[in-house]
Amino acid sequence: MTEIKGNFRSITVADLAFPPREGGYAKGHETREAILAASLNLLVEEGYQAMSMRRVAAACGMKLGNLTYHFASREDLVRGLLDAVIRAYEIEFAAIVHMPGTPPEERLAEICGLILEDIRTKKTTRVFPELWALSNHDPFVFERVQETYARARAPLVEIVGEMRPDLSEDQRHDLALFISASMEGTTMFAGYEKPFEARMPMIETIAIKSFVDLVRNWEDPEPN
Amino acid sequence: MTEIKGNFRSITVADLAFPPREGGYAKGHETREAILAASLNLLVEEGYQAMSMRRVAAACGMKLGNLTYHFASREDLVRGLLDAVIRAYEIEFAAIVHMPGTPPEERLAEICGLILEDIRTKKTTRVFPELWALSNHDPFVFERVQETYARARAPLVEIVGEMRPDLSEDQRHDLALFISASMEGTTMFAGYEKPFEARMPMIETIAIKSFVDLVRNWEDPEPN
DNA sequence: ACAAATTTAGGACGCTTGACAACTTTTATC
DNA sequence: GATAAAAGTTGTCAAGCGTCCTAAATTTGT
Repeated sequence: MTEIKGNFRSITVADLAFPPREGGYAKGHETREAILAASLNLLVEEGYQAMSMRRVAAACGMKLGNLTYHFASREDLVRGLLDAVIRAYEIEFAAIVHMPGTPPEERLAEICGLILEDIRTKKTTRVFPELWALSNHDPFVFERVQETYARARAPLVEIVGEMRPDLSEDQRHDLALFISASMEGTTMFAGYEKPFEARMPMIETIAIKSFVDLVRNWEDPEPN
Repeated sequence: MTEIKGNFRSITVADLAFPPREGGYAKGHETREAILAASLNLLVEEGYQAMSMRRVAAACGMKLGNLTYHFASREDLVRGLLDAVIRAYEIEFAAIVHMPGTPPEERLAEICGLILEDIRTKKTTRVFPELWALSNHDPFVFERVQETYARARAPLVEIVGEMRPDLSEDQRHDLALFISASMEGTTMFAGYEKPFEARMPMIETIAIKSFVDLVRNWEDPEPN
């Protein structure tokens, strides 16, 4: 596994979403993240097939050999990319979790709103379907993606717990699981379904209200 | 566009989900659907890259030349596969729509329950991430996928309308859109996230209750 | 029995791929 | 300014790809 080292500046969502490209990157110490940005761009724009070593190298304005110098294999590149994307989102989520002492209901709404709006408007969203498809066949990608979602879910579980201390751990998890899955589907559709995109602001409102109400009122159904 | 013709038996979800394979398919008149089943299998199991003309032919126990006899190009194969998958799901959905005159709330719950459980338990679910990834780069796939979802959403819009005749057409659409997106995310997660799978029955209960409550109580927020 | 549809068995074309080896240039450090 | 490490260049390799082709054998419908 190629380690990201030295004074490598960790890639932000913005970097990944709108990579600089004009006239080739390269040079100096940021080559690595330039490669990752170019890879992501190719992956999102033209799919995994297009993310070949040669095309990535070309997109960076460098030679193939130099790319293999930084990433020995294509798999290495995928792993590096995954790490970068995950790191970017973790920064995103970390910023969301730590919010001043507003009531949990508001924070739930805030978090969901941020995730829905923030992620939707970033190009990086589109990387997830690709990652899902990849994860279907690559255990490494599978585990990393799963891990990412679990981590993204943690603050949700926490807030649900604050709102409903009467619920069991399992119940909180179930609610958070449903909410995150629901958000995932929503942002997913937003990127792919044209009619959805236009109505997104209202859908977001619906989603958030639905989530808050759900957590507020949830009771396990009586066994019949 | 290669037309599916003659006494070609339309592929069912079951066929696609559990294709026969022992000792190669071939023979007789069902070659075409055998090819499609093998293609789907490769697509789902190993990804789009693996769905090469040569591997599909090999998986069917036939020669490359014979495959190109039925599907002149790889694109033809993709289109044929897309048609088959969509047709299978339309049969599925059609069966769901036609239900006796129970109250709309029950029918909403019923439909959502069917979609969530029925589709989740089928292997074909896993084809959708692949299709999404493909649709990102192929306009043909994109339009077909979008069309399919729109069609699947229609009965939902209808039922929402029955439950809430006071809502505008737009409002009904928004609610149905959110519900279907939410379900998509849920079934999606179910296929990919291990912790999700085990808790799926409860998540389904949560989802359905959440959807019914949402439609029952939704009011547009006042403009502030 | 006959014609059409299907299948086999090959091969060939031009192209892209991931991987790698040998080489040169740049860069940092003493 | 020497020197070693890092970065970048160039060319090659076998393998796989989609597409196209021919010629013969087989199955199928009628």
